[in-house]
Amino acid sequence: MTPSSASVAHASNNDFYADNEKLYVATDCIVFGFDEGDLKLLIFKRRVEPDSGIWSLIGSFVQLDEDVNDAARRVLKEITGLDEIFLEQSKTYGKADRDPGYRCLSVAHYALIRIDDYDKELVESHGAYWYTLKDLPKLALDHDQMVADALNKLRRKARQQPIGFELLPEKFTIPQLQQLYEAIYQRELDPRNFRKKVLSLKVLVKLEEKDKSGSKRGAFLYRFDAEKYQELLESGYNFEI
Amino acid sequence: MTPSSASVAHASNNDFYADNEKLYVATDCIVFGFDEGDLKLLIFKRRVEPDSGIWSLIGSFVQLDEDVNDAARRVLKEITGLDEIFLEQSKTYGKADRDPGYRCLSVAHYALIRIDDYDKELVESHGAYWYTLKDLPKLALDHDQMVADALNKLRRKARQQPIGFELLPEKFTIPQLQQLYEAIYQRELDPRNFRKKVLSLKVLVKLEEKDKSGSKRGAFLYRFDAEKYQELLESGYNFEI
DNA sequence: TCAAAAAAACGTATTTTGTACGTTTAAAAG
DNA sequence: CTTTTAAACGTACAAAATACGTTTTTTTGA
Repeated sequence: MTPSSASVAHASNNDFYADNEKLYVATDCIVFGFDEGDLKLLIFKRRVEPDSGIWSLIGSFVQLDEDVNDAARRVLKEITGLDEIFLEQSKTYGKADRDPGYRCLSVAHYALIRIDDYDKELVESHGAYWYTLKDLPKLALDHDQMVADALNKLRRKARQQPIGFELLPEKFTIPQLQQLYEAIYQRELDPRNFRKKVLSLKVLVKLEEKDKSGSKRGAFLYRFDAEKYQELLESGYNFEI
Repeated sequence: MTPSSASVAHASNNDFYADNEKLYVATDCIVFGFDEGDLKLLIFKRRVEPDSGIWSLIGSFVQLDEDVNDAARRVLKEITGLDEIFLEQSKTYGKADRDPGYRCLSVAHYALIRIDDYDKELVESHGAYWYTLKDLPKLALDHDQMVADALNKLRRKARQQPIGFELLPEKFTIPQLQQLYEAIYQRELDPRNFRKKVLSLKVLVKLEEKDKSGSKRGAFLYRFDAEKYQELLESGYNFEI
């Protein structure tokens, strides 16, 4: 029986790929974090030959009995220890010559994690580090392109959904939120207009506490109200930040 | 040598997938067209066993020496005879059990074609037909989901780029263009505001001819000025329809 | 032949949203 | 106890989206 999706008559038996030929499928994860006012990326330096010393994204082969997005979740769990995080497919990279070793295509995913949540020791034990986006080193293969594409996705996504909260701790101040959006959009925003805009969305809950780390005066902490967000979404509300 | 993208230590030799196991990669194309005021989809009825009689998207396996997007172009060329058309990656479908026959993942692409351009005989010879989106039959496997996802992509894309012109003939009237956008967005638009908006983009060239097919009075034909569009794009102009 | 009908084409008013920027307030630091 | 800094609040103007009126062109059929 032929895979039903292959409609154009090519494979009529299960030897479409000859016995000695293989097409590998991997997944690579573009892991974004936010710290000290900067967007960061979790990348990883190979410690063993071949390619020892080359920076690349974290990734893995997709196993034969494994959903592709599960493979991405597995990688993230293995490296960061984190389970339930924002993870979304970005794009598939399928050039025949993208990997000099094998024919291998990669389904890229991007993830957003709260940088204070992850398991530091686990990350370090895998040779992974957080790099500020601006001074990212050259990465292996087409991983630079993957980062650029994922960043674009993140920007578009951030404009339509209050996705940024995935990158901040539970409690955050409005100036912190603004810093994050400035880092994502790579441009400065007017603090007065930003506050007005973000409060008008009505998905922030003001807390009694203040955070004094950012300024003398301190700023009130807020939290994101996911329930209210859901409610408003369902009633057709439009979120643009 | 290990594929460099597989960073998480799994495959250390080229037998990560056992000799008797294979992971197939296919591509499926969601082909949109526009005719008689409706968005249409090119789908195809298998004529041979197995799955004879089941409707599905057009697709093919990705060959071992072939870029994934080239595979999609090849499929389109084979079925429609068309070469240089709008084609973009949509999403990759990678559930382990999505195809009951094999482990096979599919990189979906969506395409926009001018419905009067394609090669009718070639299409029919492959058992493919144009279906109005609204009364699409149930499709094979996860192809229904593919269509839904691609339609969403198309909607987003159409809002940010004057992509709709890909679906119309060279010459078209403003009411026709409006019909197209109404079909894409699935909602009615005010004809006066639509005209104002679309003309304000300054990428339409008014011709001397009129098209009388749509109304008694007839409407002036326009064409899309791709050069001017490029110019404006490069000078940072913002297109939203 | 000419009035009614229909849709194209043009125009105006109102509302909403975005942008620019002034003022007040709270707390720390000299 | 004044100065400094950033948070928090507010106002004015510009641009964009929306709602809807009017004129024009042509066909249809009374």
